[in-house]
Amino acid sequence: MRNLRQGRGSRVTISDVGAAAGVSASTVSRVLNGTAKVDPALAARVHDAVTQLGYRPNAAAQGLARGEWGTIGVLVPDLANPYFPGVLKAVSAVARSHGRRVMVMESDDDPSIEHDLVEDLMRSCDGVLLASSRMERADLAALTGRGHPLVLLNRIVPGLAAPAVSADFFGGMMLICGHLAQLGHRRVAYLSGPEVSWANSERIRALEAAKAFGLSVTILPCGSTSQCGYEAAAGVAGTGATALTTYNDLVALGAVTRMRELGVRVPEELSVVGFDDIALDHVAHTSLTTVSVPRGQLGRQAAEMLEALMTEGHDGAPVTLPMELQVRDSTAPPRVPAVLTSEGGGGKPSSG
Amino acid sequence: MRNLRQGRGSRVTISDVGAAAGVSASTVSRVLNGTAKVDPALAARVHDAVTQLGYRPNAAAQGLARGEWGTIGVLVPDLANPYFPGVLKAVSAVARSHGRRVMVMESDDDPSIEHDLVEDLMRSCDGVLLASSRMERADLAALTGRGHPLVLLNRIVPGLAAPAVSADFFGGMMLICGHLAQLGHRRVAYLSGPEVSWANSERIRALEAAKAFGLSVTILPCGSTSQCGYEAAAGVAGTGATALTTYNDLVALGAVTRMRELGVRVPEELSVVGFDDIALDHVAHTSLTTVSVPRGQLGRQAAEMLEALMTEGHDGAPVTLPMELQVRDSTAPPRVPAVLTSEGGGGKPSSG
DNA sequence: GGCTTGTGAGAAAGCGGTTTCAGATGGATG
DNA sequence: CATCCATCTGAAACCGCTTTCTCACAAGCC
Repeated sequence: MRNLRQGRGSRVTISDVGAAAGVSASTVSRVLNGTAKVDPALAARVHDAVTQLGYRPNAAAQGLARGEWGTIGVLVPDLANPYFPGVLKAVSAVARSHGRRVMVMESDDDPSIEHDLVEDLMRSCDGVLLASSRMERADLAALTGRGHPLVLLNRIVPGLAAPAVSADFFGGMMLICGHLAQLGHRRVAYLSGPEVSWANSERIRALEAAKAFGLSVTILPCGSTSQCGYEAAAGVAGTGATALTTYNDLVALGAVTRMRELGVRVPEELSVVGFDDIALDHVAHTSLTTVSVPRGQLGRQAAEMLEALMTEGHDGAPVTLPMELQVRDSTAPPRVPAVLTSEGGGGKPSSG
Repeated sequence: MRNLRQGRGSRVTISDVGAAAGVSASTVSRVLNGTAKVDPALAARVHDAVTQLGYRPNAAAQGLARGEWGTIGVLVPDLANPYFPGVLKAVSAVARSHGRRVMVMESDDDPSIEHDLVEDLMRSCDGVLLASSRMERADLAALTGRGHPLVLLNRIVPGLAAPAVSADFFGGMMLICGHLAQLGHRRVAYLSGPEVSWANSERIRALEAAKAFGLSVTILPCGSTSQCGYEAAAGVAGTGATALTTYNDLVALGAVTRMRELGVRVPEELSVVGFDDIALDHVAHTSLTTVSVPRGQLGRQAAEMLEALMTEGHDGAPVTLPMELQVRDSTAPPRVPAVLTSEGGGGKPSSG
């Protein structure tokens, strides 16, 4: 009897409420938003009418009138990637604390639709958080040049005047290289992530810088899933590497599976290192040495930065969060340093 | 030079475009939406102006004028649960094919905010997909009675006149029980999911029905994460069970980890069965016997049903999708069937 | 007691689009 | 050549809400 659903959706408007309460629409608005003082008696009548009619303000009308949506949008490449939920939760928490809701969209790793999705987000959110490692620089520039609050997540683009928050992928890979070098490894392989990914190029940049540690690196094309790692791992044998670095933990786990199938013991015969430190306690077959991203902090900082951008308009400098090395069971000193001697004249580290 | 970002957001309106192109706003609208024929020359001028000014229609204004948002909303309890991405991808695909975008919200497993989130979604989406196993029936009824297109995902509520699409959890657990009975198991334990979860109660209902197979079941409180499974697994020993069923795969994997730590071999001494068949190829330590949900189909059907509800208004009968048994490495015949003889008086399995 | 001030409520003007409605223009027709 | 009709375009109304503006009324002041 209460709400006799008229047509599609809740078609009861603020004027209906006003009529029912015997006041004007303006008064209803004032009561609901608390923007001005109104006679308590009237307010009570309004509230009654609201519950009576089951009134809920129309978000579009509110957004239009107020000039803001009360919403921030987040675009992530792939929700199946266990990396994102952690940052999304933090983003949601911050947004909620500022009275905003967050809407998430997924590009399904397809850069061609990413641009459209971001534009959609811009048209219906006060600000957007963009996690796109793949989008081309020009596209990115077009988007950031739009004058709409936007913060880059997990990507720093030097030339671009866009605020950004990212984990220090370069530093993370340097930590890994340092760890491996210290263990005595000299030849390492890298199972590369997506071709055009910035996150991947940062890792590679670090691997190249790590030549200073005396490491020589072979890069093998791979991808970002455990299946990719499983498939690409077979190619590691031919490189003479004693340690394997990867784009992320999933790849590393896939690779470990394959190596074991091939009879290569990890870490005795091959050290394997992950990246990201996704939570797989009690689930994964291997306790990976990896580097961890403070995902909560990442999301929090990005959301706060976006909030500042929306309300005050100032954009801080790009933030880079340090990663931490997590040494676990998948790395060990190389067992056969002698392999180096057959290199064609490489140095012979008298390890031992 | 192109867009001199004036103030906050893209403040260029349809009238600005009209002015720039020397036509009225109406004409711009007609050109952009193709709702009526306009002089090609004018159309060209309009398109020029649009790109020139970087015009993007304001979503709120469009929504208000058109009376629809072009968006469907999905509420999931927890994005970190690997179950959902699969269905979300399918939902997105269907939505996109109907020209709608999808916005995802997460309740973080907190039923108390779920209600608000759904209302938010209703106020800004044409329809909503609700995956809430925990929400109370009364809350649900209030929401579905609102006359707003809504489809329940992974939950069937008998008395409620709400369209719904769900996997057949009851049937899934029956498959598991049949499998275990066939292997010769008689006593099984169940690591229960969240208390008030419908998905969990369906599993339990099946376990009770499985008494007909000659199974006796002990239910142990647990949860939905691998950590829960790890912690709760210790209690299995005291039940005399030769097989362990679980709320989901993560719990099962956590339990296996613990059992192995306790020196119990899986599946030789204890069979363990998962639920859901989340994709963990090459990642998990155990290849679980489990039941699989057609997550893609689930999302697809739910989205199609919602679409039908929005456009035509008719709501079909609740759909239940069958689950499939996946027999892998974590189940085997019980090693000590003799335990059965001591049914009432705690026998001593001569596990020598 | 008349006039200024303060207070609270209603009327009305947007917000930025879409869509109806009316009008202007051009071609076809008698 | 005048009339009619079909097309296309612009003006205006409207979507539902917020917010300014205006006004009525009551209280406070000289």
